[in-house]
Amino acid sequence: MRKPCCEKKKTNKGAWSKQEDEKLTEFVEKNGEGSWRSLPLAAGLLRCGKSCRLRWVNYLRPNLKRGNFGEDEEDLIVKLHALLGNRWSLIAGRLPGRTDNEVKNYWNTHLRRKLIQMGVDPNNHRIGHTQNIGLSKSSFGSRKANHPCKAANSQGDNDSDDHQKPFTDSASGPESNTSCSGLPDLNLDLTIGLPS
DNA sequence: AAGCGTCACAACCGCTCGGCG
DNA sequence: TCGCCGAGCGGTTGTGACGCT
Repeated sequence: MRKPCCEKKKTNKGAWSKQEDEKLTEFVEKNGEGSWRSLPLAAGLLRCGKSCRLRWVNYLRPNLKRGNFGEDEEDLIVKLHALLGNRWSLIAGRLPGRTDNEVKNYWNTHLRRKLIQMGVDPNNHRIGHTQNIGLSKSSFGSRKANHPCKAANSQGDNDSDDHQKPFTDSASGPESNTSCSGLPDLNLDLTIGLPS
């Protein structure tokens, strides 16, 4: 069994208080990010290091854009998800001011449903039925993406084959002249940048 | 007004990866 | 080369807010 990350020591759980936020912010601004494991002790926080990191990254970090996602952001998330699958950190890396947790939540609560409503399978971005999908929003119609880059992902967690046909199949289809993504209109520079 | 169901989001959990001795 | 440890990631859960009956 794996040992818990915060064994023994009693740590707070649940929502962060204002004081905790202040302590964490002050400490990180002073000492920089990193050494999350030892940070709680140094900052005088009764929190697990993981929890501190998450709180900072997702909520306290400066330059975070909070609030609703714009249409362009939604569009980009859908495209990137078609390309990258559930690699939220990579997707978030392309959205300045957004965090992986935020993108993940937004996907699960809004975009997934939206795609389903449009008749697009959110898992593989393929049109499920011959249904008129009113893709009013610019280029939501990224068909047959099939998460090609997931092939590189050795974890292969959700290849529950039913909904994920082999990539080779779709690649040999009529759209096989597009990029590996099946997203002809995409010109995304996917070099991985440092998180902002 | 109360009860119930659903939604949205913050936070947690457990796994994997990569660096280091 | 191997094992340990910390950091990071993605899936899942908890809970408060909101809407409907």
